[in-house]
Amino acid sequence: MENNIYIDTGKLFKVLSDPVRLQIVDLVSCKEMCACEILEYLSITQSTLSHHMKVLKECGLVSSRKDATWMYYSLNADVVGNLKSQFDKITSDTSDCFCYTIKKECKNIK
Amino acid sequence: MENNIYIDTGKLFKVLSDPVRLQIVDLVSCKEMCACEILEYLSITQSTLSHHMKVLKECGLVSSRKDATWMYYSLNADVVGNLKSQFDKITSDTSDCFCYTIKKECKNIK
DNA sequence: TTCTAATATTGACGGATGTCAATATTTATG
DNA sequence: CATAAATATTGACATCCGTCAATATTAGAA
Repeated sequence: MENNIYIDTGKLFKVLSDPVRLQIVDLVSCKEMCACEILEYLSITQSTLSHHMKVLKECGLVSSRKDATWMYYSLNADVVGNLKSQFDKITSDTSDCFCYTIKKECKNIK
Repeated sequence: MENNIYIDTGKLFKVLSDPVRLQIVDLVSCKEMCACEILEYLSITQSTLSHHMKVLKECGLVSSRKDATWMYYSLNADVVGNLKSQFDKITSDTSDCFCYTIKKECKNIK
């Protein structure tokens, strides 16, 4: 079953549903940033930031690079771009809309 | 404070983080659909669907129209479009990126 | 090696959320 | 009015998640 489209897209939206993580994405979208610099812009604990960065990394939205004791983070533009195009298809009202596939599959089952 | 950008966008992403709701959005993106028709494509209870439709309506992503005993749902393309443009700004690496505002505000505070 | 700064991990807590069964409400029909 | 179909609401349950304090790890500097 190709529900992966909704599951995969949903997972990324879940990650982006937290306002703090959205702000982090915003911060690292312009330039690479280390955790301690990101932390300056937020009102959270260091352990909480570390947790958010782990979540952002695990879903692929953010990459990390280690330099001495610093960990530098940057946004993965390709993953973001892919998410946008998936969402475009889901919300499309034309023939490239995913729903046509669902409806077809549903018809086959009945 | 203008964290509303992240809070508002986060709320919509939260709604879209559920795979079932993503599929519903997909279904109603092409044409208006009543709840009973939507239900045919899903593997959930009627009460669960009703709950999801309430969530989708409350955040503005979906509109409803009542006709006799049927409730017809459709996607609000403007809300979707606005969400996309907000996300574009958040993930932008150019000067229209929101993060510049945050950084400026942060500088002022220090 | 010892100290310090940066980051990660663990454990715990409270609140939010998706799901269902059961029931209520609405509206057309006989 | 009585019945049936479509939808909404309520209450309960289990799970997930963001947060913090405390601790551990890593790596350069003295």
